[in-house]
Amino acid sequence: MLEMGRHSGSHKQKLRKGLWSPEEDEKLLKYITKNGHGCWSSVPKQAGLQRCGKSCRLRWINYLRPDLKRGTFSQQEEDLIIELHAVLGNRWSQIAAQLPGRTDNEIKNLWNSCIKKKLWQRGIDPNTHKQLAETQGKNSVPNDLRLLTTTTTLGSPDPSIPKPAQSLMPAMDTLAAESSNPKNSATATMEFFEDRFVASQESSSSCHPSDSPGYFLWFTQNSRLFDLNPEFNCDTISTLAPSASSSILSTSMVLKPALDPPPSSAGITGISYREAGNSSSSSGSRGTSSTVIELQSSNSYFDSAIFPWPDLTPDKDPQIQLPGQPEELKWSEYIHGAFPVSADIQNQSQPLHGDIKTESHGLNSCFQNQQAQQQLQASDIFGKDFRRASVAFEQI
DNA sequence: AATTGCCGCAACCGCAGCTGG
DNA sequence: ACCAGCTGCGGTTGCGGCAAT
Repeated sequence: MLEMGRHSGSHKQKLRKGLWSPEEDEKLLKYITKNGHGCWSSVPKQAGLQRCGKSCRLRWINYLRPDLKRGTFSQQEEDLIIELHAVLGNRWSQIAAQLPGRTDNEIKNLWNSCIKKKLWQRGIDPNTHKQLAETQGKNSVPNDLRLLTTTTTLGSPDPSIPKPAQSLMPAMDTLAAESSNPKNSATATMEFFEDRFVASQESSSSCHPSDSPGYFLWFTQNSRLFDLNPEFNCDTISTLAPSASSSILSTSMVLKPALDPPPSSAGITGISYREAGNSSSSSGSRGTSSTVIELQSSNSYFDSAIFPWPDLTPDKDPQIQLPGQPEELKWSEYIHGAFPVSADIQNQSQPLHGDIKTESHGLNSCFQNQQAQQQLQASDIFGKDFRRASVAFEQI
């Protein structure tokens, strides 16, 4: 392993390439654990590595980050990836933002190696998310709905495929159509919330996901925030957006005119919803202006601030990870012994760390004080995010 | 047992956006 | 306004493992 990998024999610039050795991993891990990464270009020098900063960054993000979840993808995760891909296309980073502990690279590989095949086997074009027959122009059923017809709410033709989480897509499809007329947007939004999300909670009178097995995945994922952060409880949510469940808050939907420029708010990932048939054109994924709906997803908040990343796999305990509970061991824990447990949410008022740059893609759960900082920043992001939603409600 | 082909994963490459000087 | 450096993203590639022959 040590010297294998592409270009491992390269001596240009005296920089190593190819696979990382355990020694290199350890150096990088130790350095970042102690110092944070700061400017990536200076990391290899300071960490004593003969790598470029880019390579170090990638290694950290894709492998060394303590919050990474290793192992195979659960069926729910796969289904979520498919659903998200139908909306987002090849924007792997945004898809990864919805899958705690997973990296964009990992998801991209999974898509290219497994999911594509599965979709083909189901008769679905993975690029368009249309039925193959439909791709040939025989049918006009909306793409996402058709995808979901085969994979989710409406039942799967393949009984071996478990019924996944309830999906946003049909509703988004409807909403997309309705929102093409700005005058309908507010109504559409509110109806969307009421029809889709409030209904999804009707199976339970409680806001706690664990009380409602029927809660769809995004809620169970993202609502952890509200369980863990006393600032954001169900009461707050219902006050701020009476007809929206917290799932909306985690991916608060804001209707915008079709030609609105993408949002530029730092820390808020804009998700543009387009016709699924267009969504897979990877080269056009940047700067697309055909946005009909934007999901103002507070991904960075959920990614960086709170989650202890309990495993999503159905065969494991789906319970929300509360502060103080032991976290699933990551491989890096084996190097350093026990890894610090997730941040103590109660300690948000503790002094903040210096100017260590936080990892935008995930949380460095080893830096508890950093986390506290992130939580505060995230609270702000959350607030901004919610304000945007509120403003949007008023404007439309 | 040896060879071949396929597959999945890890890592690299190039481009684009952002930011500060 | 321009430029350089940094970061992030998506596409692509190469290696190792494994199954099939």
